[in-house]
Amino acid sequence: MAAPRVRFAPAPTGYLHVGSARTALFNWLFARRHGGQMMLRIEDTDASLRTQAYVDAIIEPLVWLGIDWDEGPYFQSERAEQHAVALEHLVATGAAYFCDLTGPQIEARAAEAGLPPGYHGWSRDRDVSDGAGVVVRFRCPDTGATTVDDMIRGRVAFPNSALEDFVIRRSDGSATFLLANAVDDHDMGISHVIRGEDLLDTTPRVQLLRAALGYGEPPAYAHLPLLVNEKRQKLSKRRDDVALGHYRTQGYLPEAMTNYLALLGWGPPDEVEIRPMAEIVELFDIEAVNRSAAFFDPRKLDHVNAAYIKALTADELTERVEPFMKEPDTGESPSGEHPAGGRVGRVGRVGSYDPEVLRVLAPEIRQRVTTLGEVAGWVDWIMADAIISYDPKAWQKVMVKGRAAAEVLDEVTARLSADDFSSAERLESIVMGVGYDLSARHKARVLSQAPVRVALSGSNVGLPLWEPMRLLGRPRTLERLRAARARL
RNA sequence: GCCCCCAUCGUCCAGCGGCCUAGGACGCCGGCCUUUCACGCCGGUAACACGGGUUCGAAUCCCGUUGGGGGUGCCA
Repeated sequence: MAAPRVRFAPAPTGYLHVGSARTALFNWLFARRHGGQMMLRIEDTDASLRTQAYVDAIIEPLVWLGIDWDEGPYFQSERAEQHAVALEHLVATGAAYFCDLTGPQIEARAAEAGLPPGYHGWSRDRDVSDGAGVVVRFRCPDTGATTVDDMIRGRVAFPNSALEDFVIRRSDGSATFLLANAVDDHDMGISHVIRGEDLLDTTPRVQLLRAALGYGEPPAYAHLPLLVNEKRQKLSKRRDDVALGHYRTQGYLPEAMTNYLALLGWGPPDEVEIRPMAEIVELFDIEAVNRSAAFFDPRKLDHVNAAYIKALTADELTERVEPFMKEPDTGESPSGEHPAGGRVGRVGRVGSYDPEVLRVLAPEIRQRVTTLGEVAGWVDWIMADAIISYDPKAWQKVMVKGRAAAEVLDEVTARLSADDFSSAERLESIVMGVGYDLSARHKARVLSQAPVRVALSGSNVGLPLWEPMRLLGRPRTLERLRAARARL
């Protein structure tokens, strides 16, 4: 196919929605797949939405996701002149007309006429002239049908009789979305319109407008299935966790997010789901996109994100996790929640951040976390100057109910005092040796690792102990062992 | 109310008339590994909404029913 020209045209609402991100991604995939161009157009017909902060709220997440564009951002608000020209033409040719009726007046007329509520072309022949409070409405055909050819849904026919004479210019003179859309897509040479299915019903109206404007063949359309919540309703800001930024803050990787998003409504023919975007671009086929709505499943996103984290090298993990280690406490519960609870999370609050600890422990950490935000909870105790707190449940289970905890701590402390802590393997054999020796003495299994772990980290679950112990060093290790012993 | 879309495991995706006693992934369950937690590996659970057609043959095509969703604004 000839190089397509597509556009991502979000309304500035203060943040980027995961559904919008998916739309942007599919436009991008289509453009990249076919060697076309992608434009970014901010649909800010409503002047109140036209602030730098709102624009940044769209651009920043796109950049984060790695979705780039070839032209723009354009602003619908800067195209008022072109919209006015189109408006003039439509009125001059009789395709549109002025209307001065208010909402209540329209309702009253419908009620009076015994018709269902709605605009029934009341001002078509009233010969209203332009002025304050006057809008322009498009005269829709009363008969026939308008058909939309959709790459995903095939041909869809809309009876014109179901169309109201819709407003194309507000009383303040600005063009509405329908008109601006028709004009801008035409002027920008858009060849393919890829957007959410919620916009399918607007398409016949835009096509009617295009025809009245003499624009010729409409672009090809592809209406993507909606992203829905667990109740299968369109994702909404109020009910659902849809702000892309929220996922970013928790430590989801952009490449994991785009990979997951690409899987909603589409799947690679070979069924390999987790793969580099370059491969997805190669395999992507807009006509193979599903027709039915897809549930945005946070658990599957977790799986994909975890898979990407596992694939990170030690250096990569260390680098990428850094912002999540030192971020100040927001007052919310720490995103670095430790699985066993009782953990603090952000290292910045308990000690000093040490990238070397991360680099060494990365292979063990990356197989245990779902998000980057969780990393701190696994290593904070190693970077802490003093032990933070003991998880009460862990203490009870290991130190109180566990067999011979006091003896273990005493014996381990004694044997470790002479060690120089240079070898994780030796630390392991010393601690484990205590367990075996005490097991023989008690003629029952004595676990030595658990009490040591609780004494050092405050928790009974965590990374394999030996390397962290080495990193913790002798003074802090012995100090914590004695502190725990004293607490028994 | 009217218009439009949709309908395969709980979820996402595969299937585009015979290869389907329906495949992969997430989740869940069980096992192996293991002196923590995980990872990994092995196994299991689970679906073609319903009713009519068309056809030698239908998850796949057609019609209807039901169900779900979207739209119906001087929002986009």
